[in-house]
Amino acid sequence: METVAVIDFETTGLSPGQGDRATEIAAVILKDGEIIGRYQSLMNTGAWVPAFIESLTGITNEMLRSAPPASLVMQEVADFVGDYPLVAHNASFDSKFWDAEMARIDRTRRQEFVCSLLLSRRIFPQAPSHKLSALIEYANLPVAGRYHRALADAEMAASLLQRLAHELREQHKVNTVSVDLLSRIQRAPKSQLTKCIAHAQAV
DNA sequence: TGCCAGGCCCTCTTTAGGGCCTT
Repeated sequence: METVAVIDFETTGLSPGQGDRATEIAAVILKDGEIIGRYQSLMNTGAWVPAFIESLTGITNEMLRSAPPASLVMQEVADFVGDYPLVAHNASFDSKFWDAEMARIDRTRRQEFVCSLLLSRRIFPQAPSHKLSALIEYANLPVAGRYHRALADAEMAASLLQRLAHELREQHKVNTVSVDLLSRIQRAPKSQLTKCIAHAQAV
């Protein structure tokens, strides 16, 4: 698989369209099955963190007061990931925040997002749940740290992606797992996984 | 101090509703 950047946001809520902002970002660079780079930072947007979110993530308003400004952090993380394809667990969530925070610093995403949640639903349809923590347990992958902290979640999403690629190679006899193939699989109707893989292999 | 969204997918569906996921 090509080199990718697996990212994870912690935020004040679910929707940037409703005023929610990022509180923490992490990105890990995954190359040839190894994490070769890590970026992690809290970020101060001035937005208030509700008590429920403080409890969920452990990221408090107090912690964010001394965090670097979001504009600086987003510049750094954008430079860190470059043009590598981005991967996130439930990418529809992280892509919204990525695009919203990038727009605030007048930068535009050029690469696509791959979603490990959608891929898991295709490749591990039998898993009891497709939330990140359940998939880590289901696949016997190491817990990298506290759930709902950006770097731990990004590292676990990266190991899950590796496991999904392994499953494609071993169970579905895929010779080369590419970002393009993953992109096709996550968009394919659930019932047509085998057909989708066969078609991609034949091209 | 603390409200909230939206895409995917299944089914008791398709002129809809609701659970799953993300914080």
